[in-house]
Amino acid sequence: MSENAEGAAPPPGTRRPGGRTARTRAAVRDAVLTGLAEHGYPGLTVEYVAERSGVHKTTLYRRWGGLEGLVADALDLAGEDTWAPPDTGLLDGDLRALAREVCEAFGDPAAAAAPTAFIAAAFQSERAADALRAFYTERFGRCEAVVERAVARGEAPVGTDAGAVVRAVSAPLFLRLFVTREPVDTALADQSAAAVAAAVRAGAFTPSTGAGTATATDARTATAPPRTPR
Amino acid sequence: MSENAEGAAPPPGTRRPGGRTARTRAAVRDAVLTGLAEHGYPGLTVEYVAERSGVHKTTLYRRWGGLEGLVADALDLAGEDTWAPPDTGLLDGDLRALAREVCEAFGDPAAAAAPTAFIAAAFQSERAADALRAFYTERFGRCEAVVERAVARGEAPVGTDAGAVVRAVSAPLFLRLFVTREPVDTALADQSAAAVAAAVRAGAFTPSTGAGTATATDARTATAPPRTPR
Amino acid sequence: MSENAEGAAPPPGTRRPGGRTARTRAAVRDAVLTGLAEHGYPGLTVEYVAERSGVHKTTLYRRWGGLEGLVADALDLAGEDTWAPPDTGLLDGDLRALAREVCEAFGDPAAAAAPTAFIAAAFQSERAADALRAFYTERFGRCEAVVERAVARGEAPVGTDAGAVVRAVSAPLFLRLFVTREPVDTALADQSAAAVAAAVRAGAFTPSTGAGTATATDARTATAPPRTPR
Amino acid sequence: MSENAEGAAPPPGTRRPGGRTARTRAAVRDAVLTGLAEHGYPGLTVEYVAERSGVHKTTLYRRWGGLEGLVADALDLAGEDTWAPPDTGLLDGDLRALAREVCEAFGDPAAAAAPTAFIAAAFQSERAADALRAFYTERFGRCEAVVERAVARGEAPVGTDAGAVVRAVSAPLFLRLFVTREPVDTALADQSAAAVAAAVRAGAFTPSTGAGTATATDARTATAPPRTPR
DNA sequence: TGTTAACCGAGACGGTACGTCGCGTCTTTCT
DNA sequence: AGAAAGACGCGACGTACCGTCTCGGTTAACA
Repeated sequence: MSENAEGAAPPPGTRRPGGRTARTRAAVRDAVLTGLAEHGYPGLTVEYVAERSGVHKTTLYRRWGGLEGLVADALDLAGEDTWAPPDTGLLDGDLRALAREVCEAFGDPAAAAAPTAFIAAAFQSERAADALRAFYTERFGRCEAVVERAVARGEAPVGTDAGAVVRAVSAPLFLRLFVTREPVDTALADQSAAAVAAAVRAGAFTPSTGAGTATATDARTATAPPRTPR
Repeated sequence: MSENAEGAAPPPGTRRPGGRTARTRAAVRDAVLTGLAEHGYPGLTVEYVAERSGVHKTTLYRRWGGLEGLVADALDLAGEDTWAPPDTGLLDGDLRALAREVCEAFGDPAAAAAPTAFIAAAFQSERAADALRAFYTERFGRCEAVVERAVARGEAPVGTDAGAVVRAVSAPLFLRLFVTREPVDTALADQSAAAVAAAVRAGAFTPSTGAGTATATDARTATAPPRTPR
Repeated sequence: MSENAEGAAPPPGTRRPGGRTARTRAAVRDAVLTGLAEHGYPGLTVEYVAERSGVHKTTLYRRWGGLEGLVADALDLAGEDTWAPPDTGLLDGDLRALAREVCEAFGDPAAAAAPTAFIAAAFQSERAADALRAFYTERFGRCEAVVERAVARGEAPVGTDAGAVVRAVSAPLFLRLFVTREPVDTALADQSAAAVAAAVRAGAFTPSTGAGTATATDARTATAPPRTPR
Repeated sequence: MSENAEGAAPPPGTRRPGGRTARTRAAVRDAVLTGLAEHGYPGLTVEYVAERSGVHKTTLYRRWGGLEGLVADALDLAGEDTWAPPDTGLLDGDLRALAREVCEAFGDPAAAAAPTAFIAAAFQSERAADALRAFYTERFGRCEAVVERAVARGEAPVGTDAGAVVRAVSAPLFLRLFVTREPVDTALADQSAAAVAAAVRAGAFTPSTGAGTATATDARTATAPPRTPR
């Protein structure tokens, strides 16, 4: 997407990716992360990164094209971890654990700084927005395992929209964190998880079923099938 | 000597809010809104507001203390409208209408610009964050009527956490709009509304009941009303 | 020149110069003097004078028309003292005393601040320049007594240009103080006084004599009177 | 890391004084001189220099540190000319020529503007004062040749304080120009020159002799030798 | 003695210039 | 040939002081 077509000038730093280039890259990413955590996105400057990483400002512009690229690159790095969703053996427990993780991650101001900065960055930079989308798509993708396991266990109807479920769990927390700016706590996380779990059981996340107009009865019925082998 | 009794710094434009002062104020608010819509928060400059409003930069700093104050003030203004939540006569319908409204408001780029800018602003300014919190608290407060009416109609259990419900409905949309940066559409809005409605009926938003650990069975029990028929 | 023709608005503070007006005036002059001494002319602001004197800024503009007028007024005040030139009984002694007085007045930084500020002010304000000219004309006028007494005593030729003499004595000191910015000391003062005294005796300050083209011989002749023994 | 070895702040534009840097420098100096002549020091703004020279304001601050440095630099430039004192073959003539030159230089308002501005600048800026001192020290240093030649010719006593003499000649003119703000003319210049010449011949500028208390007799004696020949 | 006009206090405002920060570009120099 | 190093143009920042204006309150001189 952001790749250059063949024939065009190849971005510097591409052709000789060994040795100094590689070290530079890591140093820069660290500096960006540190800066983001310390000052947030709006307080992050190219000059800071240059100083902190020991890489000259001019080089940063040549290779990353400015702050946007720097941040997008750092976000890519952030996505490369080995995090895995919880597995408590129960949908309720998994969702609750998921929600609590969000809660805790953003509860500690120090830990929240960098992620928050990324979200803020997406408001100002298309490239950061793209990177953020990629990051969360991948992250929520991992989470879907939780739902799939629940389906396998018969806790959730077949056809449940896993992506929607895992998003719905953390959504109220994100809403309060970044939109309404209200405090969040564990109780809230639990409430959200429970609500989503209930909705899942009611089949509200199963598109095929007329979920939109599902009545309580329908919901109850809807939950049955998976289990009701027969 | 020229200190005011309360000891706090007297914000200029407060003590003689008549005549020119008032006109100035309105012009400035309009300019902020326009600027926000045109360039977003990060692209909004005090100088732009000064030029656009015809009020001198110095005056803006004197009276609003900078961009933060300008934006916070504009947000206050934005909250002063007569919007009322939908009333379709059914919880499902109301929630769906609510969700769709969010969807539409942020679907049109032109209309979304200003609100988005406010949310972005909150990332960079404590004052904007406060103003945003106030705005949404009040706005969601109005929405709670929807839940209260549902309770009155017997569609929702007594004791339902109205605030949590209305937030849960729009949360997945906001999540995708501002965090995961995924597209939203009416189907999504409907799905969210349906899920929340289901959860409400399942009693997942009724704190008194041990909603947090509610099992499917508990949930069914808690949802008494629906069961009533027989 | 800057006077108002009859019929025009009479300058405020003119028609009712009693009571508060008078007190105000004194307070303002003091404040100007203090400010001048503390910050020099370029550091003197109308706002400082307003605060310091307790007279409102608007009033200062109304009555003095701004900094220029304020300073000019203060300078007028400074000229109203009872200083008198020294009288040692000898031209040499008087001139030396005069020179030393300049030296001492500007040697102490604290004492020199205000006078220096006035001289600086004259560079920026026509009114201050006028006031300064008036001040020094009057001041040097008093000094001329020194020369007149010398003439009366027969120490100086009749027709000696008293004004030129008293100016010549202090001129080298002022030159070093304000133009070449070199240090001055008593020895310098003495040298200047001695040189001028010698020139006076040589008749170089007696216009009628062709002083301008005086040769060494002429000078000797001119100096004759006092000595003329023979 | 980016510190320079000497420890002192490395003034920008110092280490790479080639190409653009040099051109910039000249343009700026011209602009300062022009501005000084047009508006005087108090009317000279950095922004004016920026506009006039085509060099950006920020750069001016970076390289010259503000108005002070700008003016000091321009003054340095002003000192780099090839002016030489007059040589009429007579002390009287040389001194008179010197005095008249001052008179003429400051008589024409257009020509006087820049020098006057420099003197005014010294009142507000230590750096300008230093530069002014350096300028005049050097300039009067050149003038001393006049006295030295006179000594060589036997017109002035050996040991005459050349610096004091040349300063004394122009001092009354500067006094009237910048302190008492009185008009100056050629007659005054001649008077001053004649007086100083007389004092020189009287030995009043010869420190070794008890110049301070020199009597007319002493003076005559002191002046004698040169003439003795016959 | 009551008016009434002159004057003053108070505060907001438009305006010029300040001096600084960070961006992104360019040139020069090194290796 | 790419990177380091540094100067620069540029736009915006937030501040200081200027000088003006409007409003309201006092006060001193006059009817």
